[in-house]
Amino acid sequence: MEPIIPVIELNRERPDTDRIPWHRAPAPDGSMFGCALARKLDAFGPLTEQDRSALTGLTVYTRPVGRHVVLVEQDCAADHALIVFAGFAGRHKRRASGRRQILAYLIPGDLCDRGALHGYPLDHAIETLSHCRIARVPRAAYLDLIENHPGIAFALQRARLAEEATGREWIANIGIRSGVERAAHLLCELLERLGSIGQASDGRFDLPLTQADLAEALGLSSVHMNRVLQTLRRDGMIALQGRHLRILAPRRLRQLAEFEASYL
Amino acid sequence: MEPIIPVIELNRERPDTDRIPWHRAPAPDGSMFGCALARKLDAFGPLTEQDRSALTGLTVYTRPVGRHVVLVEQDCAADHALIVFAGFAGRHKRRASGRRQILAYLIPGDLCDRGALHGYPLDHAIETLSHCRIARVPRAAYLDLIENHPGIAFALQRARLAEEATGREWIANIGIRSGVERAAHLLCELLERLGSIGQASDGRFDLPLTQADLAEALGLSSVHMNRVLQTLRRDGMIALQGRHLRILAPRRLRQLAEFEASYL
DNA sequence: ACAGCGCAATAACTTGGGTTATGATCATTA
DNA sequence: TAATGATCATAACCCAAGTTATTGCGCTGT
Repeated sequence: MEPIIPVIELNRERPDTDRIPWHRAPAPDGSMFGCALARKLDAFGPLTEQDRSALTGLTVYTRPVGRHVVLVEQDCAADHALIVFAGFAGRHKRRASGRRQILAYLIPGDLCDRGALHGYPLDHAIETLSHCRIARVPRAAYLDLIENHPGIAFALQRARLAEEATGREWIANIGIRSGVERAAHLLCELLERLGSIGQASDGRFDLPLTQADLAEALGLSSVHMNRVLQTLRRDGMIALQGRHLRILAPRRLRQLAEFEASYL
Repeated sequence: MEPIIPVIELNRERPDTDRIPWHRAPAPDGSMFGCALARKLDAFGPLTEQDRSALTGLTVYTRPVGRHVVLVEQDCAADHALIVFAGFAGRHKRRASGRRQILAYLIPGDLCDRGALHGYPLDHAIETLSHCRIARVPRAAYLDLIENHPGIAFALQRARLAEEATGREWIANIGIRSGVERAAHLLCELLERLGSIGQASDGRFDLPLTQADLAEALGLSSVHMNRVLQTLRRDGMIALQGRHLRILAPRRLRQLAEFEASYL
């Protein structure tokens, strides 16, 4: 049994972060983010120069957030949405026992709570997995954007379909793959996604997640996650030290995972 | 290892069904379907009388389809979408080994390939799991419908969010629940979904699936699926004979699965 | 009436992965 | 500098679930 993290404990951090004001641009690492969201959407449907500047304007308000901070609680609705600006966050569900399942990793450029923009409460919680910078998007600004920028609206549509496809891929991953295969598939996916926002190159990227964070996404125990990573290392597929991952044999890794990038 | 079902074998049935013409309404069991789709959408957002008749008009063309027939192949795009009219179908992905994972059950009123309506190819295959009646919806008719019937457009939005939430629930189900718990959760979900289209009452519904079909949705082997069902029977939670399921202790079943219906 | 088939049931055996526990390393903070 | 807490690594043990195989029932087609 993994240690039980009481929800109360986690929520206690919220007031702290709520006291921190939203920064106006330019944020310290703003250039990188403009890049992340714009690059992501651009890959789905080419954006115009106006589209790009509109995206930059969309994310004026950002805020630094520590690790393991609840961004959105389950069943909570809001008049704004959040976009990951920098760092890793994740959707998750928790059982009464305290055990949790990560449903999706949110990386820079990812929209946290689409439902909020349509006025629906969320069926899961969203929490930062590393130190993050989060952008706040008022519903009005979002609606205005998709109204006046068909190119962005189109790209957002595709992004949503890709998100849905990723969810299906995760079901298959947990359902019919072994531990090593699951891990291999996840790493292939992350390489692809991080690559598309310019945060991976040459098979290398920063992975600010603990083995427990990976285990919770793959439906494994953290002990077995460790075993699985040892196997991938031993077989010369990856090199993972500290928070930096190098994929040494991308072809073999994809083969092992039967990874098909087309869903992204 | 489950027996490998070559894809070729399955596809051989397609030409057969393609020779069968699309029937014009009224289809033999049409009243039931109008009921299924309309009831489903009505639960998400109240429909007007005009909305209802528009829905009936939408599904003029239907076709009976046998069991284990591929409705949509992976990577295939089309100018029309399919809606399940009667029976059970399912989305699935298959590995090279032949093992497959069912990603979602499609019951009457469910849209098979939303992507097709937006012009995107599918990342998985769709196959009937029982004898079905399928409705064909041309893209133009669909677009026209959501254009002129805001109530339906709204309900379809919500239906899509519910589908996404169901996908997330399945990830959690496979990831952090034991075999019995997974089965319990799935049965609770089916009771809820079938109930909302008037095909379950008093904890009873027809379940035209084999134990292997259930196993493939839950990431279990068919042998273990059998064990799990025996356990649920022995504990007096369910009675499953032939293709008819009775949930004898709904409260205990929900408790066991930690089932929360709010995501639907 | 019989053969053939799909499906459920169940036994026997194996294994992947969970659980618990213990050190080692490293960063933080007192 | 020492104490504390995370994280990674590994060993030992165990069980839930996979695998393989056999039986029996109830269809369906001939």
